[in-house]
Amino acid sequence: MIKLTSWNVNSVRLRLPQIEKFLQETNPDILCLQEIKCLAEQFPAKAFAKAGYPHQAISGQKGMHGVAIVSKWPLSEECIPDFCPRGEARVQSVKVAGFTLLNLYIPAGGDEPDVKINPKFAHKLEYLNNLQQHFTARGDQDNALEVLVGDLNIAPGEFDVWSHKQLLRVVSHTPIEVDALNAVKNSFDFVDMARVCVPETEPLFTWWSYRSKDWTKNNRGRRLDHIWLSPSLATLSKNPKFTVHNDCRSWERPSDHAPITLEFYQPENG
DNA sequence: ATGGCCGCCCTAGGCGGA
Repeated sequence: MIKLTSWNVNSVRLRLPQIEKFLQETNPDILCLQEIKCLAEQFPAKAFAKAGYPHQAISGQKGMHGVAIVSKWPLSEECIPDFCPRGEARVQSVKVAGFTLLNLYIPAGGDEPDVKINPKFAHKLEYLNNLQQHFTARGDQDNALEVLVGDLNIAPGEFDVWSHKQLLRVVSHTPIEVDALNAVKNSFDFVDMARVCVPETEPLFTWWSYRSKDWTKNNRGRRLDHIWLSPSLATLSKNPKFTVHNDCRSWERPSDHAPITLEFYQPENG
């Protein structure tokens, strides 16, 4: 089994102490980060190496967005198309431990779920469409050992938000986004591992707004972060285990996202 | 919905997040 974590940390430099604590407690093999909010040269590479994660791939930009993968096992960076029409640092791909790993930070999409008046929403849908085109064009999902993770900024299911009814017109849960995300998922027959491990009707969230004084009080969360396996890898993973580390949301100076971890079949040792 | 927050940036209000 391999242990893989995905976490939107909302600034890797500011959040480093919390990330180090998490790594000590949870000890994943691979950690995928989103919103590192720094250039590659500003990434705290030495701290991660010291924590046991010397193998690193970083796609950064100044002050915003940015993704990184740190690993106990050697990794090699893969070329991946830039799905972002604005050229922002939102995707990276590596080969590690016998599979291909795609780490994504999909655009949030602004406030109004209307492409005619909100360019950010149009950007989000364009990004999703580019992703779907990519997987449709590949068409080799039968044998691919592939993992897709990240902050996808969409809560697809009725029980992936605190109130389906109240969020139907709120960006992250609108039918147009959910359809676009499902099209990406179906284009490669990806398997949503959270819902393999946790029943569809059980509320499951990974993000809680900073604006609420006490996130535990009403538990008004959304499941925006995801770990998907290609069908072959999902079939090989007999007893997968999925965890939302929501205790991290209560730590001092938390990210608004909780880390999520999947333990699953490992094709080969690093 | 998030009302009342957070983190970034050529340090201060504007932008982006979701």
